[in-house]
Parts: sequence; structure tokens; C-alpha cells
Amino acid sequence: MSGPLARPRRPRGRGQRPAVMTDVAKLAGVSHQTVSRVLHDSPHVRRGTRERVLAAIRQLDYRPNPVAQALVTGRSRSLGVVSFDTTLYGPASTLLGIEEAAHDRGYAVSIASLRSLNRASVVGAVQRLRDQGVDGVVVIAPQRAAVDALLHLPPEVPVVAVEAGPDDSVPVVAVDQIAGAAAATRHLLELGHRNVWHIAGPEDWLEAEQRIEGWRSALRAAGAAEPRLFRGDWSARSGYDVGEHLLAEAGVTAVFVANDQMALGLLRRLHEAGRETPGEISVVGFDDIPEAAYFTPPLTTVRQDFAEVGRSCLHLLLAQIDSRVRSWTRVVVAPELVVRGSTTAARAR
Amino acid sequence: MSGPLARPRRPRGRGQRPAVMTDVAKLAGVSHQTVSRVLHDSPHVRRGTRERVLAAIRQLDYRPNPVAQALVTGRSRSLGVVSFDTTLYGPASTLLGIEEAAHDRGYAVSIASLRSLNRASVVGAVQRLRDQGVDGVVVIAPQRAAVDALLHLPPEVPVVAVEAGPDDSVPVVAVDQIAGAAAATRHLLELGHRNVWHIAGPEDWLEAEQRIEGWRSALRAAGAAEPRLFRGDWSARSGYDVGEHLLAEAGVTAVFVANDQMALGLLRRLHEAGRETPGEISVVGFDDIPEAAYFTPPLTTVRQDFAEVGRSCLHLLLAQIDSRVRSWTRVVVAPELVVRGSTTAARAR
DNA sequence: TTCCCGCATGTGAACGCTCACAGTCGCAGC
DNA sequence: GCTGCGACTGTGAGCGTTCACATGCGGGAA
Repeated sequence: MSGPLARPRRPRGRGQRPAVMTDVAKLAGVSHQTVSRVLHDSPHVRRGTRERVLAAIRQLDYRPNPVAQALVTGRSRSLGVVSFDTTLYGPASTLLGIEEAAHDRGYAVSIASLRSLNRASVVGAVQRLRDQGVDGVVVIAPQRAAVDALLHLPPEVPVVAVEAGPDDSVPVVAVDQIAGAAAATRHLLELGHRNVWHIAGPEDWLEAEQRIEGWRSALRAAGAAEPRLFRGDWSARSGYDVGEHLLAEAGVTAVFVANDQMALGLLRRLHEAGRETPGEISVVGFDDIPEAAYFTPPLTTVRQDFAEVGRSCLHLLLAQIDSRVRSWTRVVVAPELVVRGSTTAARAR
Repeated sequence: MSGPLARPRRPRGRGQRPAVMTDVAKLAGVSHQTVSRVLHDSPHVRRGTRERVLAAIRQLDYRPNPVAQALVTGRSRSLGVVSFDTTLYGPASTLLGIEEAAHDRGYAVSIASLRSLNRASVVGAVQRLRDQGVDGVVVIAPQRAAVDALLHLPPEVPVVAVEAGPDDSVPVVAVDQIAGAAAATRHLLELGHRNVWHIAGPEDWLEAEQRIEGWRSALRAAGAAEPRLFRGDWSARSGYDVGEHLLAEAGVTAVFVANDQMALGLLRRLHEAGRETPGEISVVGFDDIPEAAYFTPPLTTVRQDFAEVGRSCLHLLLAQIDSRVRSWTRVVVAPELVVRGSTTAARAR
């Protein structure tokens, strides 16, 4: 006998259901639309009305349902970040920078970590975030595979890349790796080292390639020869392992290592081999992780302002979301050489 | 003259709007409900119908709108994680563990970083995630303030805490800090050290207090005296600074440091002071960060399985969401002592 | 006075889905 | 032949907002 509206839709107990807009409207004696207007600071609401609505909102502890808002506006006010390994200092800091900036602008941040790194996984992660309803995506994945994936993304999804190469069709925020690497190399050359060795990162990482390029250009500019190139995988272990081969080379007095962890491994190996740092061999790292100042010896390195990178990403992304067009902007953040105890003047011979 | 339905609601160009359920229904010649049934693997769909629907879905590249689903079901299939500093190895790894497990269960993960740590900021962050529509929240914030905040949370929000104290009313996942600290201390005692000093973390961190407790209990069990307690702030810098005071003490041969970064700072200070490690002083850390094995000397430390912690959090949280009741579970993850080169037997005197 | 206009407010549809329920059809049972 | 029941499918309401438009009301210009 009871009509279709007789029973409330949500009878499940435990306190009353949260207030919705019509509840507020009823209590304030206005229409739901007026409540909406108050919420959006519309000028067309009389002062007294506004106050009554505000009072009702407080009394009922009303909070707008973001899901309903998203459904009707088509905007979720949430962003996605895809990243390869948020356990690393760089990505983690960038993520933090993005999150804080997003929060300030009223955006939520969802994350998607990649377990493996290839075109399919990157495209999949972006798609997954998209299917989740985010308004835009930041891709922190400075590998060739990731960059490649970006080109294969549907053009309607707003996206910003971190640290991608120069030849992209999406907006990019990057630290000037070449300048940083050149500064590190120049620093060693200026200390009187005739040669500067380099331990690079993996081949498919753009940052690794760019640091090589910076190293090469500084070498060339100084008229120095280019020694054999070594490669690690960013880990301290690989720095340690490569150290062994480096020790086999003759005349090594200065090494520019592509990140701080590998530099740590190298320091360890040099120490074990009884080679003094910086006395016999000067070492420069890259990143300036918080621990770098406490290595033995304290590491001269190149600082990257990851937080700034994160903030820039966010701004670029929001601009893209608001304007609905994908631009070709490229924001470059300058790195900074931080000189500590792991480098010293070459011994006179 | 044109009726209210004459103009489509979304005329904005750039490709056609994504397909919705009724588009699929129309193409397949069925009702939207049947499409929904196919999507949810309802058994009451004839084979042929199902196939036609599936074909239409593929043809239109249809993807269900998660926002609409969330609106009607009241579930967003998204989780929130609040954390203090995701730049640190521990929280970052836990976050990763949560994210991967969540992904596997079809949940999205939103993050909220805390800039400052107090009851209001934690409550605010949880509220913010809630207002965003998450189904549940994991709080990674092992400080007294955070735990305190959890008690002041509305009881209807599903929540799990990481590393909180033992006296809580919310489910907790924690590494057994006491056991870990005791193992570290015991290790040093068993090497013949008469005394084990301790550099603890900040007072308001539960982990710091629990590691102190484990250290004390091991000391007591061995009948060893309890030396003066030192405190740092988890940073390498503080370990370095505290090292100075430690060097002023007489008879220090073994130190258990509450985390690896402080241990690094201490190693650095000892090195500068010309005190040999482990020859004169043995050092044990806590966490086993990836770099620990490459410190000088390689650090003996206590490994925490953060990924496992993250996974457990997720399971507890989903159980809570599904059952709609907040339980009192406490999952304890066992730590593991990793012996490396920074500890050695006490010199006979 | 009359008309118009702008402010303040209300009304109803739409967003894209799920839920509850109401059919429809074919076939076995009496 | 009629009833009943299962398998399958369709209908319409409703989730909580915003958007487009309609309406009521008061005041200044003509």
C-alpha cells in the first residue's frame, strides 16, 4: 500500500545521514538554488538571506557533496600523478611539491605508481587515473619509455611531464641537467684536475643522458679529453660496483657521479681500496639528498629544487585545464652547485 | 521556439563527447539497465545479448563514469593517506605499499601531506580527504599528536593508523619497535660491550619512545646499567651534533641509534674525531634505508618491512569499509636485525 | 499612472549511473 | 487451456549538485 517514496533510500542506522543541500534550504526557508548561490558567493543574494543560509549550514554541519558537484560540472578538482618510484628522493620531493601546491589551489592529488617502466604501463597508468575522473595528470617518469608514452596519449587529457626530453609535444618542467652537470665538471676542472671521469645513470633515463651531455660540453670547452664513460643504475650498490672498474683506470683524480647514491657507493669503494677522498680523488654527486652533507667526506653535489619543479608542474597543469588547450611550454629550473668536502684542488705533479 | 531539449548540453568542440551508457544501449538495441547488468556480470543476461553489448562497448570505447557510480552507490572506491613527510624513506615506502595493494583491489589513493604536526592539522587533513569523498583513510603519522587526533575523529569514518601507540581505539598496523630495538641492543651486548648508549628520536614520536623502551628492556635483561640518553630529530645533522656530546662521555664502545640517518651523522662525527668504527665504537641504526649498506662502514641496522605495513593497512581498512564497523585490530610486523660492518666485538680490556 | 528593468529568488531539467520493481516470454504442471 | 514460475529485459525514480530559465517585486523614467 505504501507508495514508492514511502521508505527512505538509506535506512542503514548509525547516526543520521549527512545533510544535503535541500535540508539546508528547508531549514533556512529558501530554495536549494539560493543555498547554492550562497555557497558560490553569488552577489545576488540579500544579506539577511545569506546569513540565514549560513546559519543553517553551520547548524546542520552541511558540506557540499564533491561527487555530485563533479558529476554536474564535469570537473572533479582532482589531479593524478604517475611516478615510477616514489621511494626515491627526487620523485618523492616533486610529488610533495605538487601536492602542496595542489592543496593550496583546492585540488586533490591521486597517485599511480608504476611497477615496471614501458610505454604500456605509462599509458595504462594515465588511463587509470583518467578513468578515476581526474582533471589532469602529471607524469614524473624521466625515461625514454615514459616520454614516448606521452606522445601516444589521447590529446584531450591535460598532462604535464617532469624532466622529459626537449622534443616533446606536452608541457614540460625540468631542471637544467646540462647546466648542472657542466657546473659540476667545470668545478673539478677549475680545481686543476686534468681529467674528469663520469659515472652515468642508465641509458634510458633522459636525465642520465643530459648529465653526460653537460659533462661532455664542459670537457670540450676546457679542451680536456673525454675519458671512458661508466654507467650505474642510480643505486649505491652500482656506484660501488663501478668503483672497482674505475680503480683500474690510470690517473683518475676527479669523478663526477650522476647522483648522490652512486657517489656514496663510490666513496665506500674508494675508502675500502685505501684511496683518499678528496686527497687522491675528488668526487661530485648530483641531487643533494639530505644525507649528502654527512657522507664521508661530505659530498660536493648539484642541488635540484624538486619542490619548485612540483609547483611549476601544478601551475602548468592548471593553466592547461582552465584553457582547455595543450600548450608547448617548457619551464626550466636552475640547479645549484653545492661545494663540500669531497672535492679539492688537484695535487701538483 | 525550440523546446528545452533542443540543444545538447555540451556543445564545446574538440571531438565528440565520450560515450555514456545509453549510447551503448542504443547501439546494442537494449536498455541501459541491460548494459549495466553486463558491466556487473549479472547472470541474467542472455549470451547473445551480452555479446552485442560488449561489442557496442568496444566500438564506442565506452568507460563507466566513476563519478556517477560514486554518486549513486555512495562509494568512491578511493582511499586517502595522510602523512607527515613523504620524503622520508619510511613513510614513502609505506605509501607505496598501500598504493600498490589499493591498486590491486581497484581503489584509487589520494594523498594529504601535513605541513605541521598537531591535532588540528591531522583532523583537518582527514576531514579534507573525507570532503573529497574517500571511503576510508590511512594515517601515517606516528606522533603523539596524530594519535591524539585519531581519538577525536568522527567514529563513522573508516580509518587505520600506522605505528600508533598501544592504547588506541582505531585499528593499527605497526612494526614491533620494542623487539627491534631490543634485538639491536642485545646484538651489541652479545658482542661483549658492557654498555650500550642510545641516540633516540624526538620525544613526541611514538617510535622513538618504543625504541627507547626496547633498548632499556634489553639492558635490564642483561643486567647492564643504563647510560645517559641522547636525543636527535631523525636528521643526519642531529646525529652529527649529538655525536659531539657522546664523545665527551667516557667508555663509549657501542651506540644504538634510533634511525639510519642519525647513525650516518654519528659515523661522520666519529670519523672526524678520529675514532674508529667499529674498532673503537660499534654503531647500530634502525630502518635499513637502501644506502645503509654503503655507509662507511656499512651499517648494522634493523630492517622494517614498510611495504608489508602498507599492505596490511590496506587490508584492515577495506575490511572496515566493507563491514561498516570500526574494529580494534592491531597488526604487528616483525623487524629484522641486519648485521654489517659497523659493529664488532668489544676489545678485551 | 504605466512601463521597463534589474535585483532576488524559485523551478525544473540534466549530469550518468544503480536500484527497485514491473513487465514479457516460454514452458512445465494440473 | 490456464496457471505459475523462472529467465530475461525494460521502466522510472533518485543520488546531490549546477545550469538555464522563469517569476515576483520594487523603483525610476516617461
